[in-house]
Amino acid sequence: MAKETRVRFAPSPTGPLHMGGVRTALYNYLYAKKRGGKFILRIEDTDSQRFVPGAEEYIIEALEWCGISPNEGIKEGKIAEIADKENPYAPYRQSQRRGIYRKYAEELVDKGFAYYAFDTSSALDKMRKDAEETGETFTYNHSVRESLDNSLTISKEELSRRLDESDHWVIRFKMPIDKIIKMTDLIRGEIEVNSSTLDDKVLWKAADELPTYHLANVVDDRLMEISDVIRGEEWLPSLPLHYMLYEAFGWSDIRPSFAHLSLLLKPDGKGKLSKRDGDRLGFPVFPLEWRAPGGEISSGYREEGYYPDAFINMLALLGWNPGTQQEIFNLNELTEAFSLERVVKSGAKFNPEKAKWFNQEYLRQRDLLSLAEEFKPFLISKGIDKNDEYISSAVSMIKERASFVKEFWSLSDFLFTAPQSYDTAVKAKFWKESTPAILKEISESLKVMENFDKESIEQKISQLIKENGWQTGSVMNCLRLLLVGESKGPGVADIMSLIGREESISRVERGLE
RNA sequence: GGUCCGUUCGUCUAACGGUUAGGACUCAAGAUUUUCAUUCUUGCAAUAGGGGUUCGAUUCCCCUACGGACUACCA
Repeated sequence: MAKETRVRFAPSPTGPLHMGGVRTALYNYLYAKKRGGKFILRIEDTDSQRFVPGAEEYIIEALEWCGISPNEGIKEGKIAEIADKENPYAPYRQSQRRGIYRKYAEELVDKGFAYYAFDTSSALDKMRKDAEETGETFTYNHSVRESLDNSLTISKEELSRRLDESDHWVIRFKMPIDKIIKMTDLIRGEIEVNSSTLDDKVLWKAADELPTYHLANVVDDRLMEISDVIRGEEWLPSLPLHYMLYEAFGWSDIRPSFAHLSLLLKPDGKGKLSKRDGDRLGFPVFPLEWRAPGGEISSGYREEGYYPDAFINMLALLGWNPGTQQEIFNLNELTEAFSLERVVKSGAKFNPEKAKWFNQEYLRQRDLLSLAEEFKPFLISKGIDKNDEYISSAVSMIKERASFVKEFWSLSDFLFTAPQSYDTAVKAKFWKESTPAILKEISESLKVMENFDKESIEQKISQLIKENGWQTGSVMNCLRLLLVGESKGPGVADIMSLIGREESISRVERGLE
């Protein structure tokens, strides 16, 4: 029987989740759902220095807004801390699992795959600096480990004495020499690395009694029975180390599969998309607005007016494609269509224009009543009180023109309030000496019309134009000018029928003055 | 510097050795429209370079160039 698919998203709570992280979470989610498996959230907070308050809550809220909440790791909106049926591997926060890692690190020492090291960080820094000055690079590996301050160079007695007397020591992995490590990546295929090029990574720190990423990650993936690891490309260089760790623990045959996702790149210039790019280039890089403890605010897709479905759809297509021409997918359709085989190997430059286009597509799919409901808060803030039917009609006239609901007001203000000023360019182009008399006549005719619906108005005006031999362009544009104030908007008859006879006539008469 | 990954229109991408190299976004032009927008039609625009392998390479191999990631007691 095939093993259950269990994937995890394992962010570090060092700040808000950015859109690259959301994409990684999304691919994990889709992969798990497609295979009827579990999508797990684990918080990797083994760096006690970089913890940012609020980041964890932000991550949970962001995933929820996107509609890709994990089905394991969360209890009542918070990280699960106590094991139960839904969350059998709790706690899901690594700082609360600290007790379990030390014995794994020591197991590796016992088996000869790791060793204790006492070098101080200042001593290591100095060696790095010295090497740099001579144009070399200092690497803590097989070439130097025998000459540094660690358990490979001291006696057993001295070792236990020093272990007891201070906590300024770490456990390092003893990377083997000249071993060809053969790895498989689900997206990139076979990869080979010679172990001699790798260094002796720290696995566990006595100072804070915490593991580093590598140890915690491998141990927890094993303990939580993760079947597939889907993570960012920045982890590809440490894949050989992780392979060696699985081997050292004797877990090679139950090692998860790995897939490394290419990075999201800046729209302009070079390099990966970073937190700064958003506000520099005028688009959000975060799903939700983020208020840093320091007070700095970064914009979010939610607050900018994006629909979560549109955001997710856009993100899914950034580095993956279905192999068909289809571009619009809801979450279920994405789940159905997704496969790691169709994930693109190269990095994707993010394109804000296309993101807007996605939102426009989703906005168009929405029904009038929902859009009217979304528009209401904007109207209320302008002090406007209209019923749902009226707002829906207004929305029906302008929804094709907008990418966001927040654009509705500037697109439809004249449907709610009379113009305050008139565009002089339009006036210069169409306004003639005869215009006031003509508009007066139209206005008088409107007063005595039986029905004031769109068709009747259209008929009446074109009839007048025909009978009197007026110029259509001039008349219609001037009429529009008095109703709207400028050269924009839906058909003149549409506007008049919505705002009503009285308001239409009053705008024309007021404009004539 | 070293290790690893990558490279098709400006951008996102399709083409699992044989296509006039396709689609989408953007941009431009035209048509429709009383305006703006929508819509429709059309257009601009790409296989990084050089060697192989092959009857035939975007596709397979090698080199070069370029880009990226990593190179912490951070993740």
